Amino acid sequence: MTAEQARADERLTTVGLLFESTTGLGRIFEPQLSADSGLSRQSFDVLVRLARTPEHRLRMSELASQTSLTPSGLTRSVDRLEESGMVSRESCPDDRRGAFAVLSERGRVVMDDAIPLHIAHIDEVLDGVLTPSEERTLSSLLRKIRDHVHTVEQPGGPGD
Amino acid sequence: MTAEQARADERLTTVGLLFESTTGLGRIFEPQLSADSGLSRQSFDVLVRLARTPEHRLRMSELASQTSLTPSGLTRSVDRLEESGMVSRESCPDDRRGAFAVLSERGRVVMDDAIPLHIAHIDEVLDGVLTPSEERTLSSLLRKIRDHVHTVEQPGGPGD
DNA sequence: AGGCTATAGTTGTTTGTACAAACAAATACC
DNA sequence: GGTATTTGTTTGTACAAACAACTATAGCCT
Repeated sequence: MTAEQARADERLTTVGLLFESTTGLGRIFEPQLSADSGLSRQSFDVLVRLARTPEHRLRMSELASQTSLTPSGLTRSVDRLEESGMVSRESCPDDRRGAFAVLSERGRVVMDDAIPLHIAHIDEVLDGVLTPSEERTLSSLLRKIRDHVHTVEQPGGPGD
Repeated sequence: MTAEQARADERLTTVGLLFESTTGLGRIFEPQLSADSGLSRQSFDVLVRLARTPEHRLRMSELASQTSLTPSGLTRSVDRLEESGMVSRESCPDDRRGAFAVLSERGRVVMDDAIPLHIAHIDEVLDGVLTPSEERTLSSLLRKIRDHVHTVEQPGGPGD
């Protein structure tokens, strides 16, 4: 085997580990999130973005791109959140095609509870797995990959 | 903010990066895989396990755990692969409840083509993002997380 | 042997997701 | 100012995923 092939194979393995780790963590976090707060990971993700936004409101398209959801996926997701009373839609005065997703009072209350619980759970699950220094290293390596992925997906777009 | 809270928040960020990187890579790889070989990432994943196994055969339950699929998910996945002629089921002589999924000749041919193409694509996408040393570091850190995740999910189970 | 529990795998049903088409409003162009 | 194109969002449809209930076989304990 040539050196190029060996390197390529290692990359395959690394990518495999990335997928395995992520899906595994998802399977651990999701049930707890659901038990703690009755939220799916995706709903949580949508609500976090809204909770972290100054006016607790974002345009649908903004929210879709921030959450890695397709436009239709976000529509359906916000439909569900609206049904459960945690989000409402408001029309956009500047652009009558547009809609805002707005975190409701109930949504805010739910998230005030859910966010610290979720953080604590992540913390608990990952405690002692990596040293603090390793954690920083991992974070910085992943950031490089994430940024690269974004440039591949949206050539010309800014990072974050 | 206390030191504990800061560390927990960093972990949240790291987990977020893990999810973002993975879903981003998935969105890059999947269409190419589909274009090159007509396979979903999941089918590919199932077929790779079979291709890498000495007799090109694995028990359904083995395959399910290796691919992070639920038993029912694997049943359906193998159903589809069987329909497209790449896998067949064989009953297990030692345990009549059990079934093997076996890579067919056609499956083998498809994978002989698909694997190098996929590896080349991964290689191309990730080229130059990390240094070789960083790649090894990332791989080893992810392996720790993956192994930990497995112990949390199946307490008492072996690693790999 | 007889019966209890556990394991392997499949299937019913419900829910989620994506793609593409539809629709509405805004923008561009002449 | 009127038509064509683009953009923001939703909806129709098809497909895939998870959970739980089910079937069949195995293993155990007496």
